[in-house]
Amino acid sequence: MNMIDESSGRETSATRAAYISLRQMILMGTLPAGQKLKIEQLRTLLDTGASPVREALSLLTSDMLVERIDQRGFRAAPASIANFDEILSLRCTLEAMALRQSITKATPDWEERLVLSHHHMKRSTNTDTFEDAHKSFHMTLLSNADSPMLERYCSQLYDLNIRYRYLAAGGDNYQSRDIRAEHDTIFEAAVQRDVETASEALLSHYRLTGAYLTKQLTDL
Amino acid sequence: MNMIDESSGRETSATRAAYISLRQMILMGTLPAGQKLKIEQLRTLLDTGASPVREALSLLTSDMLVERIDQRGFRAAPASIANFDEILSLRCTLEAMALRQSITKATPDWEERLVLSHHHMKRSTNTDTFEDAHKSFHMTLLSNADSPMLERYCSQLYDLNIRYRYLAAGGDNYQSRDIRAEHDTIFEAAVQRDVETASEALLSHYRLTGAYLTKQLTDL
DNA sequence: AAGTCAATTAATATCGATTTTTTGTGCGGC
DNA sequence: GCCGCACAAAAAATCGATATTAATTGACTT
Repeated sequence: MNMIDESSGRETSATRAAYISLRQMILMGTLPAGQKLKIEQLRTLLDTGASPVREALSLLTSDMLVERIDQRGFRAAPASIANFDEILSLRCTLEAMALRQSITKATPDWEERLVLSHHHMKRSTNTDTFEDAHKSFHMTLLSNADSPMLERYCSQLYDLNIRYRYLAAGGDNYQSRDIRAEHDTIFEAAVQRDVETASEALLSHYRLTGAYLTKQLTDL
Repeated sequence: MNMIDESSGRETSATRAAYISLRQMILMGTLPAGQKLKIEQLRTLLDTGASPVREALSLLTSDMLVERIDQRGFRAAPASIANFDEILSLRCTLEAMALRQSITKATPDWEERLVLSHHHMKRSTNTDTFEDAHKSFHMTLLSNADSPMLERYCSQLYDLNIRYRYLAAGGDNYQSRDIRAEHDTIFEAAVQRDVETASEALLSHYRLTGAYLTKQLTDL
């Protein structure tokens, strides 16, 4: 979402805290897709007031993680194969677009940030750290497109996709292929400023993961 | 936004009313881009409570019409040429994608809806009616893509674009070219299920309008 | 004259209570 | 036995008041 926050980790508002918790719970499936989200229930769960909860839910609407039904409260966004396919397809076009722009405008600074985030991702051992580093790497790839809205969409779609990973197998779907090699290919091509190779590799990366997840989700 | 509302015109919630008013005011520039949006000020302006205002603003965040600054309230989303270019560019890729899918899946039903909305648009005389019919026509073009998220993005971007039209010249920028002919071309190609021609025409339609608006906005 | 800090003011965020609206239930009527 | 209606319970929306936080002002120091 576009909640601007300059601070590091300091406790800010109750709304923000609620937003972060709820977001995490929806992404990880603690709050199952499609479930009714009752204010009172969440209020006690998060130990906070009704206003912050309400506002956090409104905010989560921006991320398409929550749906609001007028006069009838909120529910966690439903999940479906069709929705997953849609996300995949949108990601492919938008990330391809962003990556292309990013590489076209390549600067030494961006290159350095890319090297760092790639390195950081490779070093990440445990799943949690890796998850963050992975997103960071992918977003860094796109970060030079100089297009805030595009980046926001991509980030949003990335998160929606995570949700399906958790749905498919508790979030740990990385062992299935040689993900590392795929990342390396993308990384190398980006640094070489080879738009075509990089795009190809990125899309293939997503489509492979997509096919794998679709399979998982189908026989479930 | 994704506020589901099956009702026709009945008064629903205070929040919804506030949402609609504020949205209109931001789109038309009554609330200028970048302006601080104080709760109290809006509360009296709309003659409603603080909670509905707050919630409406949160909701407008989804539409990228309002920005929320943690602990510091809300402001109308800033406008800039860069932002406008971004919107235009995103619209082109996303609408091209949607139109392609829409035409590919063409059905008699869709064709009929298209005919109707096109007719309706041609008949619209006054600016206000035309505005609605115009959006309706463009959205109908994309409506057969069977991709809710994609449609949502397009609708969102359409509205953001409207805002710049108002910014440029009070909303009435239609007299400048032969818009009618452009619409006809798109329409005909769509009905003929000619993906390439339709896409070309659509993008050209947007790019021409875009160039025109950019000019207007620049010398301002 | 510029910068800093404290006190004041203004605005936001949050709470608790109240009002509406929706949802669920049981009772006749058909 | 199924539909529609009144009623009760539950939940959402809203209000009014309070607590927090940010912005502003102005005296005081350097």
